[in-house]
Amino acid sequence: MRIGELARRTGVSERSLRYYEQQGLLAAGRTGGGHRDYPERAVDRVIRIQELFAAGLHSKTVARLLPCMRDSDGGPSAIASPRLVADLTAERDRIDRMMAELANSRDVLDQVITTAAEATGPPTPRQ
Amino acid sequence: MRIGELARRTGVSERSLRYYEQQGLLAAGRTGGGHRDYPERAVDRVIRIQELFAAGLHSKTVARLLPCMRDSDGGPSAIASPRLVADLTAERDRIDRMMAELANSRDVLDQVITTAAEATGPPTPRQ
DNA sequence: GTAGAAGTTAACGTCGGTGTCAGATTCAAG
DNA sequence: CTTGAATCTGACACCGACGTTAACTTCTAC
Repeated sequence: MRIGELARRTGVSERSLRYYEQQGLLAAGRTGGGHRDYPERAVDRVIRIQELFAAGLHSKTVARLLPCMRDSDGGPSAIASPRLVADLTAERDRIDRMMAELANSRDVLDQVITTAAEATGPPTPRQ
Repeated sequence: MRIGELARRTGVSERSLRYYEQQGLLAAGRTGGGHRDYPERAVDRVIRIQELFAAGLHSKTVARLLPCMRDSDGGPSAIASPRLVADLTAERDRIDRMMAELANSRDVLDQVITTAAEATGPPTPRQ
């Protein structure tokens, strides 16, 4: 499939897809005229890349990580080096801390929302 | 207290503290010579600001939210407007989605780490 | 009063994934 | 062929919290 269709199916811009290729995250074949030609599996891969970016990983880390992820069809395809394992462990811990902070902030927001609802909303406290 | 001590006690740079003031997030008195003078409660406030930033909120949203948060000593001090409640609700939902993505990515990392550990680590699979 | 630590304002730099525009080329359909 | 949609490369812009430097002023302790 070509870049336009991949963009539509993943919800990722064409600009980003080209960037992913430039960063070595996403391989693409080429037609005679030089247009990119993606295999079906590119869809899953792009989605994974987005998830990892959303988790705050840098493109270089993602590039090292991707070959070690179990493909939708088959096995792990590559084993993480000790160096990579160390880096990924640090990332995982960072993500854990971030999740805790997020839970905290979400509770803060909920409390403000609830307080406002009690003051303005349904219960209509009369006094 | 002055800016240096506040920075030390919160782990936030002086640069950031001045930025917070500029964005209307953190009020400070002034000495005769123009140096900032913070009250004790500034410590808690700075920590909250950091948490909200970590959750991906923008300074303008934090500025609107802060007065509606229950202070460490007393009551809510301000009630969120309907507009603000709507915005905060959107933020809360975004945070929820982000947490789900983070959990997903963390599991991916864990799986790669575990796979590498099984291949290289303690169990030492002999063959 | 004086040296050195600490504080002030102002301005510019950073990072990195992505938006966007320009100009040229390729593809698909009539 | 020709035309219009799609794609290509390359370059510049952006966001936004914060780092960093520069040139000056104020505080503090002796």
